Order: sequence, then structure tokens, then C-alpha cells
Amino acid sequence: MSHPIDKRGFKDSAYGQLARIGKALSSPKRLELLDLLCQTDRTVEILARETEMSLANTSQHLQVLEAARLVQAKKQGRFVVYSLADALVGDFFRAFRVLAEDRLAEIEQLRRRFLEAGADLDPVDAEVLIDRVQKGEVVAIDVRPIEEYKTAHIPGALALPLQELKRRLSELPRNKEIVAYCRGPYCVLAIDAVRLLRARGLRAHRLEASVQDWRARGLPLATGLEQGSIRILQRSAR
Amino acid sequence: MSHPIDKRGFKDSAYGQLARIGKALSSPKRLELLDLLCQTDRTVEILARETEMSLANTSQHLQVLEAARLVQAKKQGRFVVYSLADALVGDFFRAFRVLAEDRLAEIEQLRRRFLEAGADLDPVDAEVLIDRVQKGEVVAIDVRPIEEYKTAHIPGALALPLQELKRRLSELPRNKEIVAYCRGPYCVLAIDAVRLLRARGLRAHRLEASVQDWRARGLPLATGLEQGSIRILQRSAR
DNA sequence: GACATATTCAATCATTCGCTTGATTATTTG
DNA sequence: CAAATAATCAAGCGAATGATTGAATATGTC
Repeated sequence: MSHPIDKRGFKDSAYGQLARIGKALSSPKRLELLDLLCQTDRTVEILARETEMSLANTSQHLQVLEAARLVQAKKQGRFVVYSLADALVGDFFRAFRVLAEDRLAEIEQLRRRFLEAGADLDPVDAEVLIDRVQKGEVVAIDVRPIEEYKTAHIPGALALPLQELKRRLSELPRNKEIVAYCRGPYCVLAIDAVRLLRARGLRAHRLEASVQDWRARGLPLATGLEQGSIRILQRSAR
Repeated sequence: MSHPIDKRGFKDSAYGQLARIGKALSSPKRLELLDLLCQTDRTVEILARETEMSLANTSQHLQVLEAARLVQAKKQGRFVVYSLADALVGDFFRAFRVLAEDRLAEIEQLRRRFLEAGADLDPVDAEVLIDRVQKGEVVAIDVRPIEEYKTAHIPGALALPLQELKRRLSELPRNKEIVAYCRGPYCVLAIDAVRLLRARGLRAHRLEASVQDWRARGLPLATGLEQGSIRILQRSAR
């Protein structure tokens, strides 16, 4: 095991190591787990619920990701919290997704077929959005679970998870444009939100970009709870 | 097949598509093929020889890569020439390799174990190298097959494939430093070249960076045959 | 048109993978 | 210390994968 190796052995071992990463990325469920972990840390139980897998199966997949050093586990009390092993992994996952979308036309077809209405694409250019949010022309809402919002969100966006949104529909301004966003292209939270809002007669659009896309473009992000995000909401709802 | 899909179905399909790329990257042999194709286009036969696989096996792996749209096949006469489907794939492969090297310490260990002599690391900073080559202080040699040199090489580097190098050892300058490079970290051509040169008492070093790394850093590259690269060689050898 | 060459196809087999089920190991709570 | 909770382990099963072998299909050459 610790003796010099021949050329073929070296190549096989080297590419074999690379393949460890590839193998980790070769299962749809593992990719879904990784995508979720790009948003924020989570326990096995929550990941299992989000991906609609059994606990044992989720645990196994997470161990495969851990063996490839893409994620890491940390015991907190009686929970095991999984997180990305490094911020680089998040950047890489995005590059991976972008490559796949570039190469595989099927992904765009899938998206179209699922949406079945072309109206909820990117409403505006990303740079313009921040500006319009600051001017108060647009209300941006982050419909992901609150934990993900805390980890990182678009500056000025309100934390309004889907469940919360349902209860507070009446507080949203009828005279302003609303832009909802969530985890990214394969997350359906923002789609649901837009449908809900439009059903109530509000002018709602979906921002396809995720927080990760936002970061990749070098745009600023905010963490924690926006100071008085609830008050801002109420003010703009008046 | 063309009816609306539920949320779970959508996610499964979307991540399933991503996994197509992951699966393509999950085999050591496929990664080796991809790495070779990052250098230049090649026929199935040559790829089989380089990777030391049977023809049928090579063909099958190439078809997997093609199904994932990472490479494309083009029939030329009675040969089938495979090439990267897009330049993006090359950039991505490099990102993949860099991530793997960052995450998996085993790769660095492997490299050390294979080299077993610490002396042939990056001799100089990349930017400095071009400058020193231009000033004539250093002779850079590209020891890859000539076809790869033609596709792209470091400006000023001489095309001197390993076989050629052996025959023309005496033509190399004894008073200058020689820097050899090849395909990248898992390619052994430059290592062989450096051993060969040192055995003859020449001052030789290995540049670990590949043409792809060079490109990724935004440094200039040259294509085709360097005008009179042989004469330059002879002049500097005088 | 027969032949050689380059590649793919088809069948086969051992291995690995993904998932399920049920038992087991930690950790907190009563 | 027993009960409850969170996660992992272990065994088992059908499906998919990687490689081999030999036949089949193009394409170019004599």
C-alpha cells in the first residue's frame, strides 16, 4: 500500500479518487440533498422529510456524500446536523447545475412542462430588482423556511415562508408588484407562492435566481433577520 | 409523458437529469477519457491505447459520455473522432478536478507517493515563466503528442514529444534551465522528461500547470506550430 | 466486388447500487 | 433507570453497471 506505483496504477488511483466525487453526484436523491444543504445546515430527519425518503435511506445517502467529503456531520445533542464541508462545494454545485442546464435541453423542457405558464419567469434583471426594492416599488419575499432565510437572503427581502404567507395574505400591498423567490430552479415554493398571490388578485412574479445564483454574480447578500421585516411588511401593506 | 407532473415527479426528474452528468463522471476510466479529450480531439482507437482499455470498452464509455452530452462524435472517413461537446465542458472538468483535489487529501498523497522526489514542483510562477522564456533564460518544452500541442500550448514553448525528446537530447542547451509540462497533474509525460533530462545532467524542472490551468488563469495561449520551433531549439542549443 | 480497418452492437457475468425492513446504538427526558 | 427520540447498522433483494467476448456494420482500398 505504501510502495511506489507504476504509471497505470497511479492514473487509475488518481482518476479513481476523482470518481469518488462523481459517484457522490451520480444519484438524483444525493443531488437533492446537496442542493438543500447549499441553502442551510439541516438534521437528517428534516432532510428525509424534504426529500420524501425514509430515514435510513437518507442517512445512507448522507454518508456517501460525507465519504466524498462534500458534506460533514456534526453531533448536536441527539441530532446529527449535516452541512456542506466547505463553501467551495456550494459554488461547485452551482457550476454543476449550470453545466447540466447548458448541456441537457431536457431540463429546460421539464421546467416548461411543469410551469405550463410562461408568465412567471424572471421579472427583472437582478441588479434592477435590488434598486426597485429599495425604492419601495417592489416587495421581494423569501418564501423558504426561516432557517434558510437567516443563513443568507437577498437584501431587503421579507422572510415569509409559504405557511406564513397563507396566513398573512391580506397584509400584502395590492398596489405593488410582489416578487417571490426560493431555493432555485428545482424548488416549487415560489411557484406556489405566485399562484397563491395571483389567485388573490395580486401582481406577483417569480424570481428564478436563487441566493446561490445571486452570490455567484457577486451581488450582496444579507444574513440573519432583516431588522423589523414584519413592520416593513405592515407598512407597505397599509 | 407530456402531461403535467406533480411536485415530487418534477424534482425527481430534474435531479435525475443532473444525475446523468454525475453518472458520466462516476467512472475513473470515463474521467480519464474526458481529461484526454480536454487536450484535443481523438479517435476511439487512440483513446483506447492511451487509457489501456479494450476498443469495445472504450467505445461504450465514450457513448456514455456522449449520452450525457459532454462529448460528441463525428465520423471522419472510417474513423470516429470524439471531442468535447463544448468548451464549457473543459472548464467544468477543471473545476471538478480542483474541487476533488481540495476535498480529497488522498489525491495529494498519491501524487507525493508517485513522484517520490519533491524537487520537480512548480519551478516558477506562471507569469514569470512566460517572461523568462521570452528573455531566453528558460527553455519551455511541451512533451505532449504533437496534436495536443497544435490545439493549444504555452506561448514560446517548443513542441518536443517524449519520443522526439529522446532522439534530440544533445540539441538541448546545457547552460539553460529547462521546464517541461504536459497534460496536467495525472499525466506522467513531463515527469519522464525531467528524469531523462536530469540523467543527462541538464537542469530540468516540471511545470505542474496544464494548458487548461493556464487558460483558467486568463493567461494567453498559442495554437498551431510555433514558427520554426525546431530552429529556435537549434539556436538555443548552439 | 473482395478485403482490411475502425467502430459499434449484442450477449454474458460478476459486482455494485439503491432501497427496504428490522435491530442497535447514543442521547435526552421522565 | 426506563422510555422516547434520532440516527445508524446489517441483511437482503431486484436493478443497473463495467468489463469481456465475438459478431455485425460501415468505410475506404486494392
